[in-house]
Amino acid sequence: MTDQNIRVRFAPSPTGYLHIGGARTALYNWLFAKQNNGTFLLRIEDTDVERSTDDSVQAILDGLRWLGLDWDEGPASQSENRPHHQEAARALLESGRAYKCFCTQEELQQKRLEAEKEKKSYGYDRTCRRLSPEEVASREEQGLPYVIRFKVPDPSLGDTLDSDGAESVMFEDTVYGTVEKRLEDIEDFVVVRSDGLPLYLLSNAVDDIRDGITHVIRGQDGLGNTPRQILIYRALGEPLPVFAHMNLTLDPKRAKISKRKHGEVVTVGFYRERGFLPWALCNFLLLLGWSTEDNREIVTREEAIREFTLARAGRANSVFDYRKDDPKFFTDPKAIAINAEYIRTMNIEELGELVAPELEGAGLWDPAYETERRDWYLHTVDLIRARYHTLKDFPELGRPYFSEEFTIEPKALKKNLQKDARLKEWLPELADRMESVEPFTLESTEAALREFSEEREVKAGLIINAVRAAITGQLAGAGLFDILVTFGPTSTANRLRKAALLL
RNA sequence: GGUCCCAUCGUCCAGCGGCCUAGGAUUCUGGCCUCUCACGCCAGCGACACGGGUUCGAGUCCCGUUGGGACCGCCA
Repeated sequence: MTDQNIRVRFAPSPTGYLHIGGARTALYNWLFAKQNNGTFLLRIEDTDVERSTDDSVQAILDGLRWLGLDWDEGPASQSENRPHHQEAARALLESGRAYKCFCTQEELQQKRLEAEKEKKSYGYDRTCRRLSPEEVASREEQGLPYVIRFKVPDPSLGDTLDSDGAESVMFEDTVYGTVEKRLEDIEDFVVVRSDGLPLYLLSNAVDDIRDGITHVIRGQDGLGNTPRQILIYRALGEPLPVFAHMNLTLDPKRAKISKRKHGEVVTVGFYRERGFLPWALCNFLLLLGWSTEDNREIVTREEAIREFTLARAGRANSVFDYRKDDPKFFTDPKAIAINAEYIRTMNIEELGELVAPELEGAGLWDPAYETERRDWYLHTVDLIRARYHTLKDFPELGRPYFSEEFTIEPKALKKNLQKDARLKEWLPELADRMESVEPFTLESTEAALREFSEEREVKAGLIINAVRAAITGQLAGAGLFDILVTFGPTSTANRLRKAALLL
């Protein structure tokens, strides 16, 4: 199964931040490379000078690194290969597979409008393809600008694609199956602009050839380009790579997603900032158009590498059901569910390492968590993780666990602390009682508290909920005695007394 | 407008002619557990776009309709 020669690439254009669609494309390529022990290369398609930015390149690299989608070669810049693209264009011209076209953009625009008016399809009418060598020479002498167009074989002129006389471009897409495009439906497309800059269709193919790409795995929007690129490969006498197009990810209104239209929520950076685990995001993205054979939802990195198959990729587009301004979900609920699942089930030490920088960022980190308080730290993270959805929940919702500086939530105050006026007296009394509990364990604290509530002739629940509110400031949380043991007698007593002051 | 792709619960997926009175995940609802919330467990709501064929039998194959999407640039 292992093929050392497999080479794939992710070739984003740096015109915006890395968005989840791009990340998914990168992920599929990466998985495929890893699975086959192949090479994953990163190529930045920066030939659109006007729209490409360095910030964007940086954001893409950062995003990929954060996701853990490491590349084996690159990042290379497409613009560096421009001489090769131009060389390829020259070769096409020389072999008669391309020609110079002197039609102006205005003329073409005019023809396009006319065709539109008559509700006819428009394709370049090949005016310049019929120019004699002398006519071409004379126009060049006049210094007229020209573009280079690819000469699409014209069956009506007796041109065929190959010796078989095929009148259409055919290829086998790994996910979409046999794709056929008639030559007559392909216009003589431009490969080099009048200012001498090669266009994407050409550059991309030439780069893939030079990079020795064996499998082109990209979004379905590339499917329409493929026949033309195949024509280029053939004209250049190069073997074809395997093409595999993956379904697109659409927004809830079923439109293509873009940073411009949807904002941060579609960028990878957003998920990093909101406390997603890199692999949890990948796991979510992975399932947007692919499934394991047994339809598992939680797929580890190793499992994904082992089980990934392009053949199981879906053909129908999928919807990224992100939410905005939703009180409960800040993105696709499923993405959050997967993230939460990892948080509550992953190895606690690994989680501890991911939570650490979050606490640090919030000024809640104690260096002792790495040394003598490490057990306490991991125990505490373990105690609270079941109800958290993102890493951000640890410094935010988890603040009372890591700091004496926290606020009592109004709801907790009202519902659990002000419920019974006698709590103002009881809390300090209970504080005294707790300080004398020795040893301070799950069982002993519970016994002490229950005894206390029996003496006061109230239900233990009343006291328990009040104590939780006093100690954590929150309505909901872990089991109370776990909390008590976590905080220890001193902090417990302090917090109880402090809360009583608010009553 | 032309060419092409796609079509199962709200969303993500399973299904590759009989195992489907359509399964899982997520969301939502109810219950159990219980000191609260969450977790966990149980239950419920919820879909084969429509119409024709083919077949003993169709979610699964074919055609059409409808709907959605992509591509059709001197953008990538």
